[in-house]
Amino acid sequence: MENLHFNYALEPRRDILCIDCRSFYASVECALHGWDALSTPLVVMSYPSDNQSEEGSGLILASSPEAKKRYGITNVSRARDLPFPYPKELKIVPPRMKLYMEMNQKINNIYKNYCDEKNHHVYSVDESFLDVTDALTLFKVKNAYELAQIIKKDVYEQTKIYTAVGIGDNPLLAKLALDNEAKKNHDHTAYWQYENVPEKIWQIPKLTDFWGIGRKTAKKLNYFGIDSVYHLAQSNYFMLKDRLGLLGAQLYAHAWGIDRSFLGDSVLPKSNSLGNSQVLPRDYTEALEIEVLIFEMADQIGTRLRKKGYQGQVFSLFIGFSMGVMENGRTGFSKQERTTPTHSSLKIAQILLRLFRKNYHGQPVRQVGVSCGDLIISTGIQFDLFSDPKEELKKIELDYVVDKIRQKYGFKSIVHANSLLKGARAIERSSLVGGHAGGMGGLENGEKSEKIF
DNA sequence: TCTGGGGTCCTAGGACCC
DNA sequence: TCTGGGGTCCTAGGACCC
Repeated sequence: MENLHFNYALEPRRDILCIDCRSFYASVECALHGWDALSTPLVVMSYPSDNQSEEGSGLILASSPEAKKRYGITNVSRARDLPFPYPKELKIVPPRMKLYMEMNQKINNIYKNYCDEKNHHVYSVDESFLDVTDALTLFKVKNAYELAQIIKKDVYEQTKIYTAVGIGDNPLLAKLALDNEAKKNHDHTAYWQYENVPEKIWQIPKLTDFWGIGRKTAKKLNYFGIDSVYHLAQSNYFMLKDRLGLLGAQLYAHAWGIDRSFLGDSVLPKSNSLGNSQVLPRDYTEALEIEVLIFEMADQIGTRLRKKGYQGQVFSLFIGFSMGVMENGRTGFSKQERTTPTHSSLKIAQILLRLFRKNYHGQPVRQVGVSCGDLIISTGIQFDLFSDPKEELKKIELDYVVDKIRQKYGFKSIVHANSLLKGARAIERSSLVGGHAGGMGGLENGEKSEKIF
């Protein structure tokens, strides 16, 4: 059977760094306490906001290398996985999400000294890509490896955060080098080029260690007789494409280290949806309670949209039933509705409540999610044919007044009467950032803590 | 998985249009 | 309308990542 072959001479060859802040949240905590990030056993643990959940339900968001070594903790494990009673030397601290986000910004500002905007891409709160191809001569270094050491040192000196760096001919190789080798190397750096594909990529032991392959995809591949990255590379492109579509084609290319994207390309899409979801502290069985929640979450989405200057065009509601509850073989439902662009809290609430009432049939509920997509930059208010422009304007004005008061005096200073009802969660959750404690005491979401850094 | 939360991208099927 | 066909948009669900 015919197969697809790549010619590396024709592929892009850049110097891409993928830099990861080691045990990021834990390291930020260590840095701020003046503890050494490598030798201090520490975990960052998030407790559900209601404080009434069972013991051991705390979620470990991050652990320092020493905590991992001593207690065998993996990231995103549970309090119940820790030895009990908790060891005296183990430092357990609550998350302070705002600090981590500020530190992320500070570190990315350091990166920007080594490449321009176009060649810098923030991948997540603790990972960034840099294309430093053009920086090598500027910094008078022989190769990307040397520059990586300079950047690592720079970041450490300014922030006391240790980093790991994957370097590659393209973003994929850099990311794979980071995940599969750099973190284990003594200098926390790894350099993967096309020539190294057989001894690097093909030696990755498990399919699920490969970027883009999770549990389900690994199982599918197993079904085709593929059980390693090496086998993936030796399989047939057309067969994969035939059976797995685009994903199959992409996996085959990735197994050969092929990635034709440039960092500059990735500026376009950036955030085209935005949502919030929560697992509830107990089952909600009354429709009214759930509606209160949806109302609050609609307001949360509206507030976020207005703050960012966006309007959404598709709003969706997800309802997850309690453990074991099903309807038509499903454990919940998600429904969406398209609308004229809006960021009005009330309008969003009306849409989501309509979706809820149309589709909910009395099941006990444990999870609620709302999100909005097809975001556009807000340029004005678009009125639809059926509503009174005056009324629409009033809604928007009210939103902005509420936003302003909250900005000045905090979320709790003005809440919808609804949020005082049974089932409401907005007040408890108002200080959360990314679902976890923001950690700035009285400060509200979005405010800055200038003094800290 | 013993229900964290916020994202992105892809797919299959249906509606609708010309 | 008794098997047309291609294109686009929409929806719900799935999978993956950090």
